Amino acid sequence: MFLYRERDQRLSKLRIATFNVNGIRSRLPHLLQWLAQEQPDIVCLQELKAVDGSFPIGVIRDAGYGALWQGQPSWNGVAILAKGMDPLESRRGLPGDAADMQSRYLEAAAHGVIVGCLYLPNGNPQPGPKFEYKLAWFERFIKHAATLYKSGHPVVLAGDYNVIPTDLDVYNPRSWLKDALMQPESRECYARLLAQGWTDAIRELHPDERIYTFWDYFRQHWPRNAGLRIDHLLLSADLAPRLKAAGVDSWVRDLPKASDHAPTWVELGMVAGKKKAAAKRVSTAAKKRPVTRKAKKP
DNA sequence: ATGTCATTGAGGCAATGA
Repeated sequence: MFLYRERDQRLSKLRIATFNVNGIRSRLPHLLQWLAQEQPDIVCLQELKAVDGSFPIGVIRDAGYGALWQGQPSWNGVAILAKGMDPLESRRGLPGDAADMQSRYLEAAAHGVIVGCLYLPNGNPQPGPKFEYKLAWFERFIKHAATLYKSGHPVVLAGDYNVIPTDLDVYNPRSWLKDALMQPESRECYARLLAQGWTDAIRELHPDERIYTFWDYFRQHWPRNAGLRIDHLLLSADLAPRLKAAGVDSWVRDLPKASDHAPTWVELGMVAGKKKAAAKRVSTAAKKRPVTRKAKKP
């Protein structure tokens, strides 16, 4: 379907993004504008809110991307886009519950990595059956993530996790205390997932910075920058040393009729080891410094 | 409780989920 040279598959750097579009049909102009401007290599989309038949594959192909998608009427729906190639599907839906009909997980190989695209249940109102579903889904995801991590493959788990990991990830924790996104159970699940060894890319590179990926439509939260960090990209052990940059394309949230989420991304170098070399230089310098300090002490 | 937006089924608005 696509014409590309072999070298296009071996990119010197790889940009992987996740974007909850909140309706693929109503957000299509934004998606295309963002793809054209930022040129991500792999994209995970959530909240398509469309059946499979109305996924706009034609214009997405015209924009230079192959795609896989799993739609559903009205709600949910996930997709994976890959620049200049068709992603190779490795999984459709999470294992562990054959009766679960909600379209929330899709997994594929593209550009030398495996990408899991997820839309974790919101879980509100809490407590209640929706929160129970969220936690049950999370447990299934944790189990599957463990399998992926142990495989040793280069894996990115990208999506809308609907979890505020810590109080640094919310403009005002008190406003969200009763929300499913901030419950101790939700946070505990996320912490347990990270404890498998995954690297939360944004936090790895920006440990103390307030970074948001979502601003709801209420009470002028976007103009006031009253946001949450709930869209995450987790990197496997193989990929973590390649992490070069991570950020949020918040300009997309500022467009008229925007999604309540902004695209969130990581940039990976294709050769590991640079970071290690840098760390070595730092540790060598650090070894010298204490000697000087000690010498200055009385 | 409220705020806003996208979706649907039925219709020119109300219910639902987020």
